[in-house]
Amino acid sequence: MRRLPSAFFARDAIEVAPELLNKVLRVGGVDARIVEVEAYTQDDPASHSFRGRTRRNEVMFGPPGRLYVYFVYGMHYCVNLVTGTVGDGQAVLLRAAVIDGIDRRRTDGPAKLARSLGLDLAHNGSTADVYDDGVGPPELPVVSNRVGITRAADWPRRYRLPPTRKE
DNA sequence: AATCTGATCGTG
DNA sequence: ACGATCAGATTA
Repeated sequence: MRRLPSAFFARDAIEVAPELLNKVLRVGGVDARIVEVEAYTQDDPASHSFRGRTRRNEVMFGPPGRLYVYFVYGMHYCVNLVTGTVGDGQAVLLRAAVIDGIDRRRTDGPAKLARSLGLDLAHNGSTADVYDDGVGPPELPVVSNRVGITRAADWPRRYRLPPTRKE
């Protein structure tokens, strides 16, 4: 299990996002294998950073490799990994993961995943522990448009593991 | 100051 | 299809 250096995250979110597939996020001793992500860059009208730096999104503009956690819909938290260089507001939203011993249906959405990992605003801005356990990202990730947003929903910035094929 | 909207989810 | 539930953004 090699811990990813911050240099891994110091690149464009669109470059980092597909490579995060099959990486392992460790929080509080729990390992979550990332299987679906979404890239948010500053030029994206749907990104929190689109209209510049605010109190809420300032972590997105900070150093890469940290957690950006935000509160939405009055009841949910979502978790991102900050990418790019300092001053560049971007991040990769974690949409789904696989955690040993936890039902898949509890980790197959951004808010559900955050809840399963026990992440909330107290973790916003903290350093992320992400590992490469040797599996590596898929050669051909499934890239598709986004769901649950109104602005620029058709931008192909959602990345998932391809469906597993049987022999 | 008032209103709108949302990177969601569970229920109906 | 909709309500929950609230903070940030937008408009005035």
